[in-house]
Amino acid sequence: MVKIADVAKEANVSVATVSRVLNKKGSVKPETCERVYKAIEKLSFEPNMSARNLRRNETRVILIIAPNITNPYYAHILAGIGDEAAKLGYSALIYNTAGNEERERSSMDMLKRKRADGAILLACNTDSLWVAEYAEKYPLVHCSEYVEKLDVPRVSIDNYKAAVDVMEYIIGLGHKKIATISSCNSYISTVLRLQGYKDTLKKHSLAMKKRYIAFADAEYSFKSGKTAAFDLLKQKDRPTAIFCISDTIALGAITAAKEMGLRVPEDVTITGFDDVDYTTMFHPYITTIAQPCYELGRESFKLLHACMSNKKEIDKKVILPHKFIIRESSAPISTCN
Amino acid sequence: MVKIADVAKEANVSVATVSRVLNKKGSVKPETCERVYKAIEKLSFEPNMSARNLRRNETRVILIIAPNITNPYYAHILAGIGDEAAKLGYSALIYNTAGNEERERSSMDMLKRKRADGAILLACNTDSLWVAEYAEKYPLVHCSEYVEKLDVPRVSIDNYKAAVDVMEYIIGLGHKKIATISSCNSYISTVLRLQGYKDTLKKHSLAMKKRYIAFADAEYSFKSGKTAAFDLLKQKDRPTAIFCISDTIALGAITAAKEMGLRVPEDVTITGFDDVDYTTMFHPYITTIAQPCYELGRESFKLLHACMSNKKEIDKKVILPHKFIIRESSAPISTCN
DNA sequence: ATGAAAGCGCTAACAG
DNA sequence: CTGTTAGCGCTTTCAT
Repeated sequence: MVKIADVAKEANVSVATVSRVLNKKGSVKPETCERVYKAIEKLSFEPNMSARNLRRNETRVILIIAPNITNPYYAHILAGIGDEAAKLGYSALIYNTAGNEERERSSMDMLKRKRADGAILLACNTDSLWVAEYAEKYPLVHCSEYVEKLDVPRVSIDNYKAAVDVMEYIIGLGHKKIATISSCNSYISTVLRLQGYKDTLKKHSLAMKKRYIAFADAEYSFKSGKTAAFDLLKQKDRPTAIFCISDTIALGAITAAKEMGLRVPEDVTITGFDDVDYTTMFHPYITTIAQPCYELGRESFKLLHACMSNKKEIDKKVILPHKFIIRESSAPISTCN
Repeated sequence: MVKIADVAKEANVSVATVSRVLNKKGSVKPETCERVYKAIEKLSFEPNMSARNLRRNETRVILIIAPNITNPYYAHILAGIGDEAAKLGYSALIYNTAGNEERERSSMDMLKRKRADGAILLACNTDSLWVAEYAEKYPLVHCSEYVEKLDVPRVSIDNYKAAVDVMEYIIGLGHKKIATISSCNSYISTVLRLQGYKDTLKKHSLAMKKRYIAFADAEYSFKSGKTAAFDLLKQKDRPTAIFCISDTIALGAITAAKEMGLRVPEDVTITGFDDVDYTTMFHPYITTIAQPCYELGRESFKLLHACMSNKKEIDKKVILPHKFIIRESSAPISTCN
């Protein structure tokens, strides 16, 4: 292994000088600088990060705590984080925790061991209060989901507003019997979207019926969406519109409707949420809320970087704009209904 | 920051002893050991990885070089690598390179800087000979795609055999006019699958027609699959079956067929490859080759770990079994065709 | 079974 | 502008 001392010898300077040119800190005479570069080149020297990290007490590595990188929603966020991080010379250590607190904590412990400088948490439940004990010691940011009670920096969309947008649209279409398929997880987004559903109903003096509220599983699986939709639609007084809190659920709902002989959107309007890859792979293309996943990731890293650099005057609650996209799975209520 | 010296003082022993109990190496009297544990607990000591890495000259971190983690195929492999790595106490640094050689190389340079102990390359082109210069110095393994000319350890399925399996099946269904949609990338899997297509045709004395071979874009995009299928199917003497080298392409092809008023599989048989998430989200469910992505990832890590541990007596060319799944998008040729 | 001490490769304070 | 040197926190050899 070639080290700084070797380069120094080759260039006939001291290690301090080599370090200076390496880090472009302090002043070095151009010719000396040149000699050092030549030596580095000649010996193909590469600085040892472990040594540098130990000395500087920083790693230029961040942690990403994700429940499931296989989910395209998270995958896009990861891509955003990764690209932005790379720009500033950071690398990302990704941990797949399946939402398991044990694994989340042990991943976060890499912070204590100085394996990383900060962390981005992708999907904390609303009740993950344990995050606080890390937040007070290390730079942390929540992306997309967060713990409401904690004052941890975060970036997300306005889930409540987005849900209201969809509901106002559906109601504007003339629908009165509007159901929702929520999820049995306890993410803040789930809570907020359900609240948006309820509040908008109320605002328009539409009764909220328990039997119009169904729940898919925690992972928004296609299958559970299908099952939930089936339960909703088999009711005598079936809903004419279903507000689903994810695209996969909406996809499952559309499939259920079709299998029951119902046309989408003629017989039932179905909307999704997130706008992941497959919303336009099949007809009907799904009416949905598009989340700026990639941007969410980028902003998260920027925010984390600000925290790691101890910038004080920054906004710790970043809300990115969502986009409501009307496509084919929604339509005005038909007169036959 | 609490360090080993603090623990040593607290436990009334030397740093060497603390290190011994920390690493369970060398012998320490049970009672001393106990005292040390108590001290560690009391001070909530956590070893500094940078220091350890520097001293041990290893990081327990591996690099994953992926073109696009947003692609579910890669995402599943990543999950497999990550889980297996975690089991052995390794973390994964993931780099998204978009297939850009420059970025691939600069990511790999983390090996030189001792930021990681080895790397898994997910999608090298057949002509990425530059990999050789890293392979001779660092533990490396190719996963799923590889550079044929290089003797780098690798794990993948038998793409040639898989393609032959599909083709034999299609031919067995009575089809004579069989097209393929390949890709314009230069992955070994693409080459092998096309070869399997051609060879099987020949074996059955079926003419290989240039106009029956179409190409989707390098990323197997849905859109390019659709376009390619359209070109294939608009021919007067249109094919009655299309062997697509990816599921997204097959999805695009099915959409194209439908838009042209062709039924799948009644009018045209379409097969996919990989069996990613959305093969069974819509009808017709896609007949495809299932790749054991997650296992591919796990095996890759195991192989890499063997390399990093300098195990000599290991198989450096791991082939995992694929599975041929017959679903709804394929059927015997109809008599009308 | 335990301790003293050397040193991994780098940075940065200090001196010149 | 450049060099000397003291560590960063840990592991490990060599004594005892």
